[in-house]
Amino acid sequence: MVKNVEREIISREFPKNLEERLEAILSSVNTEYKSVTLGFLLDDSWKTKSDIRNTAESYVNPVTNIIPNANSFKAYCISTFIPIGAVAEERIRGRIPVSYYKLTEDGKKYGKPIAQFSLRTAADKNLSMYEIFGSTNSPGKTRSPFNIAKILFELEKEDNLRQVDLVNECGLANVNVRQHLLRLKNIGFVDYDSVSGEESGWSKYEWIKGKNLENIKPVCKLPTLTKKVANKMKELRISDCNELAKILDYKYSAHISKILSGLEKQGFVKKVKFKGKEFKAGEKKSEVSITEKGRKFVSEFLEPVYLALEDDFDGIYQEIEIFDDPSLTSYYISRGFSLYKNVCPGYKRKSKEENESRILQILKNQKLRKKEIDEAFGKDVAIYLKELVESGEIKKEREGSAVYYSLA
DNA sequence: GGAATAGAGCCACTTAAGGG
DNA sequence: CCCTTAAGTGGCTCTATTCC
Repeated sequence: MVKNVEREIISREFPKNLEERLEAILSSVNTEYKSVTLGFLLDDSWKTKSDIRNTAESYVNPVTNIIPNANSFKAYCISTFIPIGAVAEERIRGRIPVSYYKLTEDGKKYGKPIAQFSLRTAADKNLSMYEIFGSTNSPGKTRSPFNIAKILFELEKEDNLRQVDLVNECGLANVNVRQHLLRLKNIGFVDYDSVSGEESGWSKYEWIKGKNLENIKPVCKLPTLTKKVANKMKELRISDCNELAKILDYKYSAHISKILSGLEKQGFVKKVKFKGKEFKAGEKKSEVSITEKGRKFVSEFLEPVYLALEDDFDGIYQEIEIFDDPSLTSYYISRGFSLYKNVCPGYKRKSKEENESRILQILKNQKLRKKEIDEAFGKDVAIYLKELVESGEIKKEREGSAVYYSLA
């Protein structure tokens, strides 16, 4: 660092590579606050964090809209826009050093129009980009928004993929692919089904053609039930113990499960894995397809954005053209603020004490698994559980693969 | 009042382990 | 092999505090 410099400009290069550009830009529009900042609040003039916030106030009513703290605007610039080369910073040293921000040339060419486009897309679909792309906070090599885009592009190319196909194509860990698929399923962008490790009934059996019912030996000393099960299997061709128990009005599906496995040993049926669907035995344990809604998002948002990131992009795609109607600007900023406000983790954030006492309340009179507590709580509670266990307020016990938590 | 800094919450990635 | 669950880790982004 050079001392006694009064004025210092900090700016980086916008990525050259298209994929890197997509990653950069999606991380800049994954929340409406960022899109508003990049698309409408920043421009050619140097602005302090408070200037940026004041610009927001000039567009929308601060009473009916929650406008972020000025520090948040600074954080967007420092953590997101400057690293990707969309914004430059000017630092003036003095008794109080002050930072100013403005768009770079690439920020104007790519960042601003795409941010505006994102905001309009979110408003038109009535869906915050945050619900689609998730957060950029992650300790790993890749970040959620770009990973989501990769998954959607793959699904758009080919139908009926397995989870592991996406793992291979996108270069992500299977747990991450699964996590993203669950989110995408939640907002209706994909159909996703997979075996459940614990849920019964996903292990199915198929009747092997041409077998003679006469030759069946009773399983578990239950000749009548064995016959009934075999007959039903021949009729249904594919079924499982729970379904058969229901149809045969028999109370114990576990008995039927034993019979099915006995019939398998005798060569009358074979296992077909996967819930409710007919697949080749042992091959398929999950199935993912993009829905119409997801496909529309790809063609109406991701593809235009990708094309607009080309070097020679000249604005031929109408939807990405900058617009400067002040009343529309106010409308989209206001819509963006309210869309994100509802899903933003920051505004829903509670103190640790509050969170911990709520968990203790949930665990009153019952022992639950972490995922059940997550569900009751509405978010990941791992960190609180760990601390509550350490402080001795709750205890955990393992039963097979499940871990149960209860009051100590 | 308005700037920077410190602290904390929460999320997604990584790692580990288990089951059919 | 393919998938699920749990636990550990690190970073973004918000709020609270401090400083002039």
